[in-house]
Amino acid sequence: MVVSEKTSKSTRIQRARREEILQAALEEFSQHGFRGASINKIAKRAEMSTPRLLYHFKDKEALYRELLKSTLLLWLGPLQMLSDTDEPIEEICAYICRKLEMSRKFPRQSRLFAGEIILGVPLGQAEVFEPLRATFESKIDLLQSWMKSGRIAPVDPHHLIYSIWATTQHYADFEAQIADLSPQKMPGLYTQAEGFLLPMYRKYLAVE
Amino acid sequence: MVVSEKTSKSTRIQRARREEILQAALEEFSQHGFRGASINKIAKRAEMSTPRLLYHFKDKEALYRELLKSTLLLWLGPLQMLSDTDEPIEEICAYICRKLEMSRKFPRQSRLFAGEIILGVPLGQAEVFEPLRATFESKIDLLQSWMKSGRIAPVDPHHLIYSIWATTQHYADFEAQIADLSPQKMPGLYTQAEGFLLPMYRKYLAVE
DNA sequence: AATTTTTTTGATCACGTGGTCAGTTATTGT
DNA sequence: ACAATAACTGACCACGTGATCAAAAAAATT
Repeated sequence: MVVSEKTSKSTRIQRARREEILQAALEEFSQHGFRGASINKIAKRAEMSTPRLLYHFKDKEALYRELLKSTLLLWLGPLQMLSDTDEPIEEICAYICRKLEMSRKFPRQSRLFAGEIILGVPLGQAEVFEPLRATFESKIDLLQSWMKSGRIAPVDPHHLIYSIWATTQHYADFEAQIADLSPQKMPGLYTQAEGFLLPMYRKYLAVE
Repeated sequence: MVVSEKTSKSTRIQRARREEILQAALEEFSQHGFRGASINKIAKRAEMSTPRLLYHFKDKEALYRELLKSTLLLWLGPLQMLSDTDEPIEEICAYICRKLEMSRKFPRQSRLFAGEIILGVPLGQAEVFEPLRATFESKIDLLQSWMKSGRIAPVDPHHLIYSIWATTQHYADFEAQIADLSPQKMPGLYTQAEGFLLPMYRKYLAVE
């Protein structure tokens, strides 16, 4: 089984340049989407010529794919940390906090991810998203076990996760709208969001 | 005050062609975003030549702008219907249902709107969104009056609306992801979503 | 029926796009 | 020091983009 072909062969120069490129690519792709972004502008942002960029990534899609892969891993982190405990409600609240933290710290990654799902670039039926599916299903099981043992209220676990994703990512993805409508400036907003969301889920999931 | 310049002059041919074009444009823009969409493909989809399309809309941005304008109106409808009543919780639940219905019936419009906010096409500091702001603020006031009179629990009204937007739109905007992760097929999903969301908000907003 | 106005066409434009390639320079291992 | 390989450059290409325009066709008005 070939795991990653020739990772060992990657030079430090390769690693350095690829990092610079990915940085610039994140900026462009998250602002304009896959089709709207141009490798020329990405190259310019990374302070190099287009052929030089294409020396390190064989084409636009390969670049996007890799960026998306690492973004998915980042995105998935908080969910993977969700594990069995004797205080499941607090565990879920901690997950919500991690997701909010994610939106606050990495809004561009969040938007890249959102853009990909909304616009749906055809990536050969995206095996990129496979890890998500596996993790998701295992956490669904975990939630169901908590419900069966009566430690959290019995609600649909799928929609529970969807709603957490929706409410937390919303602050990064729709930042433009929220910034326009909120009296509060952006940083303090996340504290407010926490103050709103945690009690909501606590009440909903409380056993009694 | 010039309301709409020369609406009276619009021929039935103009109205018909513009409608065909807007239909095709919705498809393309919602799938590829503003920059990713091409007027050539929109024209092809509407079964006409590009110059013919450009005869009815002076340029790409004008077409997008108009599409976005009508979409915003559609999007805003459910919120505008929210009005004072002696059963505020049920009024809010009805609003949630309307938003879910919106996602189910007009997913492309929802995605167009989401894409616009996430990617943020520079539309001359978008006066397009002005009506949203006004409606939003008046509904915030309404919610606050309900809270002050103790008819719903005192929670942050801004975040309450954000969370409703987030959870309801999520089903349209992230349809690809949800369809991939859900055992249930799409139509039934909205019934489930309602079954999950309404109790959550009912519990959270209950006065006692 | 004649004329004016609206609508449509086909040819064409400059430009930015993603991408290639032969050749040059820098880096590396021996 | 030298050969081999990695890293980069500049010129270039075919193509799709948004958009224009003169002229033709169709419709509406008289």
